[in-house]
Amino acid sequence: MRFRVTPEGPLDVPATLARYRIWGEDPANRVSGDVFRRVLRLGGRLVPYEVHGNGTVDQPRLEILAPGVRAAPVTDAITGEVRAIFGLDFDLPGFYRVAKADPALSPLIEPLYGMRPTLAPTALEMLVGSICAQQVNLTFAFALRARLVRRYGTPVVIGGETVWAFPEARELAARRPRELRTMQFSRNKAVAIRGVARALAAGALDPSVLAAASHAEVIARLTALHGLGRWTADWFLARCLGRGDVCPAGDLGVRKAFAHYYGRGRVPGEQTIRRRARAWGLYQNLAIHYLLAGMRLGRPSAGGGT
DNA sequence: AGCCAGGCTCTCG
DNA sequence: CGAGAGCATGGC
Repeated sequence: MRFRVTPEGPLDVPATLARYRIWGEDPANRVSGDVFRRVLRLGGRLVPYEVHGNGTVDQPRLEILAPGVRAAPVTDAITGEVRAIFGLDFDLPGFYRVAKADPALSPLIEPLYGMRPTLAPTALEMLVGSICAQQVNLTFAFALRARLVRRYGTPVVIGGETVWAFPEARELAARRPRELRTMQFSRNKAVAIRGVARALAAGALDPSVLAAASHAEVIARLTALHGLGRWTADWFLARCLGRGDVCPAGDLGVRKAFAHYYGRGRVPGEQTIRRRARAWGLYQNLAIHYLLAGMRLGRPSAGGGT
């Protein structure tokens, strides 16, 4: 089956997908050229698909190829993932109007035009990724995550490439922390991953409940789990639920970005960052992503552009 | 060797 | 409550 998703507003596909390879490879979210490949889990079924970015940044089209798929529920589910992964629900034009008035954001609009934050399609994938990234450099975090995906996920071939379906909660819940330790996970990470997987598998943590909950409630429910703190919850709100008015002010990258763009080199406190971010209202999430991408613009392995 | 890396928990004041 | 020490892992 072949179908199409048409984004509203601009979309720069390579810039948007850059985060899947800046710090290493993601076996569950494969990018080669302007083709994106992934496997959807749907009721125990594995549905591989590929997304081709066509058209221009201003007139973008996403062509989706899903071999053997016919039923509408399946294509709907794929569309849902694609909308999340390509950040199609973000209001870019609205953000740019606000960004124009901001001294730091305004010069970033042109070089990053069409870049959208990618949202993690599932809570498990987001939280496991965050736990991997706690207090370690992102290259190492990616290596950890990739190792886990290859070991506990399910490989599927599509378009001549192998993509791994992200591991199921049940599978991760059954692993002994010791096993993850041999893959260079710290004990804390191993235990936290198992805890999240158990909570999701048992239904104690329900993604549909989180999706409907207030920010404060999401933060409360996530931080109630051992090994998940405010940082993890903030990024969950931003990069899984796609909430606009969220700022992970404790994040090291965010703090460095604020130091660079607004602090004249000095790192502002968390409260200062939150105060300033609040002025962006519903566009805080986008603003943060643009600042982070802006920090990478000058650098060699820069994401953002091409 | 020692410090850094997109934190978290626990403990005191 | 809030700041701060302690913790855990690998890379350079």
